Amino acid sequence: MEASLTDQLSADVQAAVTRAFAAAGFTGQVPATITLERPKNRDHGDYATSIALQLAKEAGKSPREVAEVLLPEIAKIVGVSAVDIAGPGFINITLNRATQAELVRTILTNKKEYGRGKALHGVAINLEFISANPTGPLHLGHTRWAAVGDALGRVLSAAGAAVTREFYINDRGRQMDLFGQSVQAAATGQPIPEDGYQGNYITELAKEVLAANPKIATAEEFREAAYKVQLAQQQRVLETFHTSFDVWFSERSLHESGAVEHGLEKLRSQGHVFEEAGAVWLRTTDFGDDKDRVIVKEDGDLTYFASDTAYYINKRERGFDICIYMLGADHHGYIHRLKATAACAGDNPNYNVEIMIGQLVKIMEGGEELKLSKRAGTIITLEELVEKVGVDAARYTLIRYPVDTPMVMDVDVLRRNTNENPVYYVQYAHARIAAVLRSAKELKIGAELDTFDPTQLVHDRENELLGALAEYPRVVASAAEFREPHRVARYLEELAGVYHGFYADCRVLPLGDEVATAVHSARAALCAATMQVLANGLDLLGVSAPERM
RNA sequence: GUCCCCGUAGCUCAGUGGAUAGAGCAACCGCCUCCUAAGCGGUAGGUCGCAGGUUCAACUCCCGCCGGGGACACCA
Repeated sequence: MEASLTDQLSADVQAAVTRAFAAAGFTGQVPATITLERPKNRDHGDYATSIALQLAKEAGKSPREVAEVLLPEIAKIVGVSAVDIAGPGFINITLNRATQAELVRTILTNKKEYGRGKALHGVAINLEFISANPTGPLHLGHTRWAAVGDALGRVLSAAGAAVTREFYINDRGRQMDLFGQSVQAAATGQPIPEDGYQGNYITELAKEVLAANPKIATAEEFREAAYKVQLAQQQRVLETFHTSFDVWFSERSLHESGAVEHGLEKLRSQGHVFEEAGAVWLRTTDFGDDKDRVIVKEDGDLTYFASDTAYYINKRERGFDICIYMLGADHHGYIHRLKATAACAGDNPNYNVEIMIGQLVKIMEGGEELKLSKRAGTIITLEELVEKVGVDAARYTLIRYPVDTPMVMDVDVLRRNTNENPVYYVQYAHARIAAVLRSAKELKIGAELDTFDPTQLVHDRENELLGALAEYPRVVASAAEFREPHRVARYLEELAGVYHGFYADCRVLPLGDEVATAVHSARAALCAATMQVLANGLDLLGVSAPERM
């Protein structure tokens, strides 16, 4: 994609500032890139920069003096219509309106590509999320990761990364045996073991397993049969939630393939493995962990940590530059451990490993918080949430908050199809534009580039809308950079709001007997561009963009 | 005890070191004879938990408190 208007302007301003600064003989270094802000207040121009304030100290001048020197050069930039100095020394830049309106051309030409960038081009990212035990249905916490992880995968791809989405199946260890015993007990009418799995789904699983294998007998057989059923159920539910994975990675396969021994060898070769009290340890304290970790227990069994280290090394050997782990709040102790593991393996823990910790989701219904407990069987599953509010509302609501804040979902609100739920606000804007463009087509009013005249777009609302559309590529880039897909959702809400304002003040289609003119076509094209950006953004969230509502 | 996250409007929450801290809901007042009112406009609502520090500039970065949530294993 061609450089966005903002990027181009930023580069032009940088060149202008460098020229003016050198010509004035000031001391100091002009930064290689100058960030332009979008002022919240429209009176402050289309773009603003604080470069004069930054350069003032070293130059030994007041910020306003510096700004005075820079101003004439910035004013020469093609497309700039006015430059002002404001406040302590901000430089406010106003663009020629037709120049900004050219953005419509960019969007309608690039279509789905508009907003995609190359910031992460050539970076191979392994994005691991959910990674639930195959011992039960996916619950609310998993659902948050399903939505956010999937959206993050899309956002990272949009920034040019080669993303592999991966689900780690914890199909080994004691919890699997307990699971098998629990299902067996339910099938044979015995009491569920003390630490076993309780919910109603165990009874259902038992029935299903028995129906398919009437001769089933041992706990191992129950475990394996129930595992298959439960995993398939998780996969099916995630499919309905529009969350996809490239790799379903079994913990068992790590052990069967010799990856665990291989990982241990690798760590040993790096010199951070030692033996003590009959166990094999990894000296993670060399790299900031608060205690060393056992890999092989005294009795010769491998710890869960052994799998973790082997899995990490396996990921790196599969060619991933960055391994992102999306974990629940109860796993925050993993941060130091995993970072230290990477360091022990000779990697850069600040680049090769990223750990995102998601806080809890609370759920309200009927004005009360639903207390979730596996024991009591009152877990809310992904499936139930979707039944209650639908895929779009569930996904959107979970995505629009940063994951490091605990969030509360009010089922009653999400069930009402009103604009209390922001997803409808955004989708409505899309559907509304679709309706306008349908009418435009009937009236034979062009909404395409061949009938588009950028000089027609001079209304403040049009300008505001163009400004919002211009922001989209930067929003996608920052969402990818900071691993925060919620930025896309927040942006879409803002864009929808700006569009609704435009719609209220700027008539797109001719009124009554009015003759269609170039203004109508230009506005229709602006609508089409807005619709494209809304659709692109919703696609990044995995939320549908309806043509009718 | 150690570590992680959070304290922003009545509620739920946004807020790349920048100008007068925002949105939705809730409250109040307006706007449909013509493109989707699932919309738009307005009023009201704040010691950004407290106290220091860095900076031309701090809700934002650093330190210390206070308050809330969560986690510590040769469990998984």
